[in-house]
Amino acid sequence: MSKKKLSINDIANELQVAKSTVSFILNGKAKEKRISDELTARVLEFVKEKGYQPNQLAQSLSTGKTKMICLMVEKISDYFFSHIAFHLEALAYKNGYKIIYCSTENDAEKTKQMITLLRARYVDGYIITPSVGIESEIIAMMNDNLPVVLFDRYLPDIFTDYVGLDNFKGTYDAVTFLAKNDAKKIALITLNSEQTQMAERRAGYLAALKEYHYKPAILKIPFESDSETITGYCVQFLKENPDIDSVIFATNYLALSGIKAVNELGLSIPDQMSIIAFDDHDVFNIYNPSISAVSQPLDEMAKQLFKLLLDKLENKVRLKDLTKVIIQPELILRGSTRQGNHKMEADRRLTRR
Amino acid sequence: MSKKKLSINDIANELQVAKSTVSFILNGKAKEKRISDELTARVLEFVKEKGYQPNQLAQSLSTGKTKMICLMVEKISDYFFSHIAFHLEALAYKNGYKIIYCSTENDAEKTKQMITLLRARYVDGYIITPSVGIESEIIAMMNDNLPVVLFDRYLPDIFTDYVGLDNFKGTYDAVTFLAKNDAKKIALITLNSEQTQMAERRAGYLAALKEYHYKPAILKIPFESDSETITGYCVQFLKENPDIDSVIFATNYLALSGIKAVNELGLSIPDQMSIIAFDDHDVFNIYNPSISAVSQPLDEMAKQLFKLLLDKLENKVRLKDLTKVIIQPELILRGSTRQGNHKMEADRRLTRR
DNA sequence: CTGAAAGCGCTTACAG
DNA sequence: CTGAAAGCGCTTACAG
Repeated sequence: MSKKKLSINDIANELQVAKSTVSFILNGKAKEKRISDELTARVLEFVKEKGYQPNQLAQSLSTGKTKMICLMVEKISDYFFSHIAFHLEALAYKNGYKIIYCSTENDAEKTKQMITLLRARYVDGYIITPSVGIESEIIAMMNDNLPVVLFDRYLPDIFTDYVGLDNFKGTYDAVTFLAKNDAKKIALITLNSEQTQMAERRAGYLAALKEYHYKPAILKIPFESDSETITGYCVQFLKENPDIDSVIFATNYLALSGIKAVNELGLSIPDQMSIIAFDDHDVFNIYNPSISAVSQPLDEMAKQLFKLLLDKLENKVRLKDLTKVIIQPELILRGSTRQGNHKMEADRRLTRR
Repeated sequence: MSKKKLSINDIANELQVAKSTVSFILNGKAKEKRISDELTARVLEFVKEKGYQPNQLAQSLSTGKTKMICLMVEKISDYFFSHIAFHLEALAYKNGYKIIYCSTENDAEKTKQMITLLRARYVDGYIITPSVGIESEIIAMMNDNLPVVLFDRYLPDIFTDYVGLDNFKGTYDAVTFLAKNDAKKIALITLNSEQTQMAERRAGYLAALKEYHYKPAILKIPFESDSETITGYCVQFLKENPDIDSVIFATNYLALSGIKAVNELGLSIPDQMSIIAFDDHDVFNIYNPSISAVSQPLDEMAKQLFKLLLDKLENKVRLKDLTKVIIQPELILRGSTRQGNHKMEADRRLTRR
């Protein structure tokens, strides 16, 4: 029934040539090895006719390269990560790579185990949103000459390749925009997390407030709260601080739950409360009113991420040369923010590069 | 710097035993091969101490099993698929499998190419949301004794393993609920797609309408329309059919864009317009009012999907024995539907099994 | 109980 | 230009 797959040996036998010759031809080394054009053509035609596909396992075992990449994110089902996954996939396939994904769920132990498993598979390179506590594993990988690129957040104690957003600028611009448009009391609702991207967002918020001599109002919501709990915290916080007229949410899911709180309190957006969310989301466009957001350019991010990794994989860049790529956020203004005397345009973009 | 990885040969040499012995011990065949407990312990301890991990590539080449699964979906960034991916991942890792994902984008040619690439990697099994036109590739895989499970939609012309929702029942129940709660004119807004899941949703809608002697009102929106276009179509459709008092949207993204249309027309939900979306979404809970939905139990679906595949991979079920698993939808009632004289409870669930 | 050997399907010096 | 051979790191009959 299932006929045995063709191997390079079979081809060599059928064509009465050495299998090394076949191998050279298949790998485009015919010229280099000065194999006759006639023979090259004959082999290639035969291969094409039979639909022969070299066994990648054997190839990998002998070359040490698997042409596989591991994408290790916090959670593959998150909007941000699943979109990064989609963009990365296109780039990977175009370059002959496949992607294995896994979700760390911010669990250092789980992450370590996964790294061990993936290393046993000789994956060629890693793209990782690191959780705190895996520093030594990352160092070990780098010592073993494995290309590793961190993204979204980094590990402050070690120096690595990295691609991430200019988070500071994101909140800084958001605050500045709000303040210029008559906001008097701007709050930040964020997560109780010490990850670098969150720290940067907080720092940008504080720095911009300082310039306007505004006082900060920060709510830190416990990690992994569910939507209802978040809404509850927000309601309480906004009640206790009735002078707040603008809120920046540090993630898109916080914003979604937070808006519910604003609605429950009967505050109208944007008249009584301006809203800016960090990290854009499809639904923000559809919401009523639509939600302004600090957007992470997902495709650009994926592109830089893959380029950094590919340069290492193809030895275009030395493994020891480490690069940090900082992507500029985009403030996308929609209906949830007041805009002084400017006439509002749908989806007006302020880009600062 | 990077010390060479330990191989089974090194272990055999260091311990002065044959490598076959080491291999048997590592694979738990010590008893079976009647290897002394003392030696077994000595080898296991050494291995543990050195942190030896067998090279999976070599293992795969020799056993023919890679312990890798391919997850081929329409688009990995879609809410439904990225959540299925997350649930599948947990199951896969628990059973020693890794997952390679790819997005077909409903392009039969692209899908075929991907299948060829994955087959060259000797992936053990496939979970696929098929696009029309890949029938012969699926048949070829089955003929070559590769486990393949289709999901979400199937290919009517071929018989395969399959896991999917009872889509018919989903819309049937939705219509029935609406009709029982005073809806007089129930519309279906769906995609212009002949995929089986869409056809079933339409059929369930039509069948239930018939029982109430209601006339259908169906809007088919071109595939791949963007959010604004969808909203435009909906506005026009609702204007032309002012007697519509309830809408069932055939996907969650149609619902999100469609609700915008309802808002633009100034119709209040649920008083003037009841809404039920097919396929639940996080934001439905947060929307104001919250959106009722026909929910696909994502974890259950992933569980069945993986079980079906694993049974084949572990030869618990013969490859030729094909199974269809139909998952029951859940009608989750929220704020977007009127509920006659019943008192409304938050997130009240009607489950029918 | 244990070891020598063939085999999985490739790649790549090496020798002619 | 081409071929015989070793090697990648495992598994698994086979023989003792």
